Amino acid sequence: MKQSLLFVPTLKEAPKDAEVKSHKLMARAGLIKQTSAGVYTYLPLAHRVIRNIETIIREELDKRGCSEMLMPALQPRDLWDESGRWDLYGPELMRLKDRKERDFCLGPTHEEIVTHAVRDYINSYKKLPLALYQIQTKFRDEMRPRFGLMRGREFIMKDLYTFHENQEDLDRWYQSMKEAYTEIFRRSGLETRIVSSDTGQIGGDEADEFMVMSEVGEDTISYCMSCSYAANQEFSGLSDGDVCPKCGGTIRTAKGIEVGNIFKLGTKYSESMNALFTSREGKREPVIMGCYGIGISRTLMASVEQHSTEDALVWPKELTPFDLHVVPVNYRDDALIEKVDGLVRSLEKDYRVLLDDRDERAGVKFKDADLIGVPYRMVIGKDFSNGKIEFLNRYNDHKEVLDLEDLAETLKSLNI
RNA sequence: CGGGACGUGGCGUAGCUUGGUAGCGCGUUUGGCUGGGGGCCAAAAGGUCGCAGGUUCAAAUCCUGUCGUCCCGACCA
Repeated sequence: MKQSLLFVPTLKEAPKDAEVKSHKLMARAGLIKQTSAGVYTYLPLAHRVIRNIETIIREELDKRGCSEMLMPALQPRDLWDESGRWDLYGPELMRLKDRKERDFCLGPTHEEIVTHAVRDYINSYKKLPLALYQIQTKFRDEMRPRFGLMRGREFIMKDLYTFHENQEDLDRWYQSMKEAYTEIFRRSGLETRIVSSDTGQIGGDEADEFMVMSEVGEDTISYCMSCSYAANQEFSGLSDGDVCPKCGGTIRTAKGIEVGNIFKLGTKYSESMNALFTSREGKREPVIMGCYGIGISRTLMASVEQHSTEDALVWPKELTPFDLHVVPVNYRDDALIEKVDGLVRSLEKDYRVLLDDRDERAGVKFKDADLIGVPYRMVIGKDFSNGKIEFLNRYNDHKEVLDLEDLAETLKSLNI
């Protein structure tokens, strides 16, 4: 891919609205462009990363028996009246009317819709379990959007809903999804911590959150220094120095960004919305539900926060928009261009390659490359005529001059 | 929603106190020089100073209102 065609509007200075590191960097690296408070355009580089996150999610969920579908963002009031949430949700719910003055909202979550979608079908235990998910834009009219993609009014989310005939089956799936999430975040290169949480407004009886530890996080986590105990402070009430309820160790607190959560919903929606099935005993019972979310745009932001400095970024292997960044210091004379293009073509057979084909000075290209954060940079300079290129590994900051003949071998050994 | 701050070419900003031709850096265009860490010289384009009203001979500047954006707090599957 030629950089000149990709639309990567890098900036020397961050817009003054950007306050936290990841937000500044995302704006400077040409990843996002703010449209209004808490609403962003994801530019091509960010979009590529988002697609990579989505791919990981799809693989891990599909592998465990979940099915992807797509539900409407535009949701009629009737369903929200059924669950009772039209009145309960408050101003965070984006409400609107159609031309016939009928009430709608833009979905902040999809319990109502998914329950409506399956309730006629799930009439027997034989149809259970079922696990349905979607990746979609969600809307919440937040009182205060914050820190770029951290808390938006419009954001990309994966939401999954499971349906079960009994508690044991829900427990089994909950555990399986917990493992899926652990794997999803591991593959995304994010260090997360699982913390117990309150089940909040949505109702239910057990919940865990996946937290990326970070200074800019909005949640405070209480965790034990001696055992694995960790809980959202909102829920645990434990503060710095308190005694761990599990092992008696010392509690510490830290800030975290919630990138995912899993909930045992129970029968809150199936009861109110009449999603009943006939059990093995021949009784009509409300189906037992679980719901599981991942904030995809927030995960993107958390990744940048975790993998960046003030003016450079290094994408984790599975998220990176490209594998190799080829940076010819000189991309002017025809013979050279042809040679570089040939190299890129051969590399593109095995790798996703970004070629900085712009007629810019070396310094400009290098600064942009640092911002863009492709893990491996190949500089094509004076020694190219002697069959040599400079290879930078951003993961360990190791720079070396390579013979072109050794390039394939080197790349192979990096396991890109 | 309470508190605070800020709206001036694409980005960052000066000017506002004390009203009088809107300036600078970066970016953009053209030409030349350059060519391994955001270059240099020259020329040029680009701005309803958020919007509305008011005061005044005259408003980016003063007054009123309004909209927007950010930060702190409260809030949050």
